[in-house]
Parts: sequence; structure tokens; C-alpha cells
Amino acid sequence: MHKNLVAVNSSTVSGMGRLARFFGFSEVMGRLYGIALLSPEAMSLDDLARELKISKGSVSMNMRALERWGIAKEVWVRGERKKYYKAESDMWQVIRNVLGSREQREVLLALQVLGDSVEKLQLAESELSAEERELAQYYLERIGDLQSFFQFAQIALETILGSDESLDFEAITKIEIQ
Amino acid sequence: MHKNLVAVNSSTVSGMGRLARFFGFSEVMGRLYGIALLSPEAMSLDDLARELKISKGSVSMNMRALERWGIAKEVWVRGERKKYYKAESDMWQVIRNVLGSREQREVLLALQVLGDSVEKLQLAESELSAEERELAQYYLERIGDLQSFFQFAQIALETILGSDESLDFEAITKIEIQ
DNA sequence: CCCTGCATTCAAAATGTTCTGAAAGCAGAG
DNA sequence: CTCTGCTTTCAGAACATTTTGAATGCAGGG
Repeated sequence: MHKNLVAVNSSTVSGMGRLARFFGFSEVMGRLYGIALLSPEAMSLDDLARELKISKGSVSMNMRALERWGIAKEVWVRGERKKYYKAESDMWQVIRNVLGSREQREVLLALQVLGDSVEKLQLAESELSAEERELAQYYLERIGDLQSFFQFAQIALETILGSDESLDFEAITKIEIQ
Repeated sequence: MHKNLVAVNSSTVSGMGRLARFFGFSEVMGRLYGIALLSPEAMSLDDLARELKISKGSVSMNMRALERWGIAKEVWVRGERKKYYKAESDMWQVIRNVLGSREQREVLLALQVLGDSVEKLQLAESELSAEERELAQYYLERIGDLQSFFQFAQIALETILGSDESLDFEAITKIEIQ
């Protein structure tokens, strides 16, 4: 194959590996996604293992993970017993899947914990010494800042996830914070 | 100290550890930040090591990392030879430091690499067989999607980082994508 | 119902990361 | 200049994660 095609393929696969790490997935997951993304045909586990030169066991586990995240999909090829996968090529869908199920849970949990902390501090107030009361006040201020931040994150996530249409990335020119 | 104060402190410190992991830092960095954040007084390396029950060597390295990221600051205490640190408590500043120096670099690099790929594919076009040309076309479509996504990320980062005033998280109620 | 060819699992090995503590470095006081 | 008390460094230990490949599971064809 032409060297430029090979070069582009390889740098895209590395790039997807990097992106995966960045989002807290394993590098292999990203590379598998990259391989599948650049393949017009669905790929079998053996194909993927051969391309990346890793064991089939690893491919199996990682592709199932990608499938659970909605980042790759199984494809039935008639007359074949092998499993075939293709990459979800709609980036918007991928982002939605990741942000929606993981990041949002994380943010909501944080808000929950912070709320509990505020409550604990308020409940305790009457039982505190003067010195402790001052510290509690300090805690409340710091925690208030954290709450504001997570609330902002929550609004940002809702904005992105809430637009139930597939966002047309190409058309976006401006984001306004109000 | 009152058990609720202790509980709140401990869950905040854990939470900061979790948040740090989430952003790709080490858990210890996050916990150190948490400890410092909840301390009205600046803390020495020994104080921090004692609180977290980790070695002073580790505290030293991690605090320096936090300092490089602008997430903790050294404080000079007159008449003391020890180093004292306080947490940067302005969340907005912390976010800016992290997003601005790391994430933005990452996004710009990705856009650069993708641009190079497009160029390589275009340059090669005349040398390709019919079959290769079809594949190159496929690559261009996939890469175009990736470019749109990273451009969106770039705009989002610019929006957040561009507002050179300290964003007032509490006042934010709405984000618009246009 | 068995056989075949695949996918899946998982224990052990390989690899990568983080932590520790002893040694070295360094700055200020005297 | 030296002594002191702190910080920093870094090699090795401890720990965590990832990968492999052999064993097992499973489904569909015959």
C-alpha cells in the first residue's frame, strides 16, 4: 500500500490511543477503535489482533468494553461464525456515550457528597467550640466554591448532552456562557 | 475535634484525590491539595506528610508538581526555614491553569496531526491505484469528522479560557451553543 | 448429539507506576 | 566557613495494571 496511506493510518491509530488515555480508557481500546474507524469493512477479532500485534484475548476483552461504551458495534456477517466489529463513526454519539454515562455520574456524585458535607457541618454547629466553629465556617466557604464549580460542570454537561439532536460540529462557531 | 468536622475533612480529601485522578494527576496530588485547601494556615511538608501518612519525599515531589501547575503556592513564613504551602483556592484559576496549559496543547497538537494527514492524502492522490484512492477517500471522511470534533473542543476551550475575568461560577445559569 | 472453530476467561508473567527512606544538596545562622 | 535543619533526589521495593496464552465455554453445522 502507498506509504502515505500507511503513515496516515498509523498516526491516526496512535492518536486515538492517545485520546483514549486522555479520557481515562486504556491505550489499546483507543488503538482498536482507530483501526476499526479506518477500515471500510467490519473487522474480526483475528483481524484486529493481527493489525495491532496483540493477543486475541486482549482484543476480545477490549472490544467488549468498547461495545459496552457504545463506541464499537458488533456486525453480523451472514454465513460467518466469527464476530465482526465496526467503529461507531459518529463522534457526537461517542462523546454522548462517554460524557453521559461516566462524567455525569461523577459530577452528580460529587454534588451529592458536597451537599452531605454542608449538612453535616450545619448539624454539628451547636455542638462546636468557638475554635471549631471558626474552622467549620472556613470549611463551608471552601466547600461552597467546590459546589459552584461542580454546578458549572453540571450545566456544561447538560448543555452538551441535552441537545438531543446530533450536534453538527462543523456548524458550531460560538459558545456563550451567560 | 468534632467527628463531623473530621468526616467532612476526610471525604473532601478523598474527593479531591478522585478529582485529581479524573484529570490525569496522581491521587496523592489531589489529596495534598485537599488537605491544604481545608487548612486555614499554610502547611509545611512535615505537616502534610503527617496528615496523609506518606513519606516526606513523596510530599516534596508532589507539592512541587502542584506548584508547577499553579495549584498550590509557596508561602514564606518569616523566621522559619521550612517551606510552607497553601492551596490555590480560586477554582477558576486552577481550571484555567490545567485546561490552558495541558488540554489546549493536546487539542492543538491533534489538529496539527490531522491537518498533516489530510495533506499527505492529497499529495499522494495522483500516485494511487483506483482501490487505494477509494480508501484514501474513506480516510478523508473519517479524518474530517475528527477535525470537526477537535475544532469544537478548541472553541469550547477558548470560550472558557478566553474570558479573562475570573468567571463567577455562581452566576452562570446557561450555556449556549450556536 | 458430537465436532469444529471460534470467543471468552483467568492465572501467571510482564510491564508500568508510585512510594519510601537513605543519602546528598542547600541555605541561613552563627 | 561550618553546622544545622530542612528539602530534594533517586535507586530499589512495593504495588497496580495490562498482557498473554492455555484452558474452558459455547454455538451452529452436520
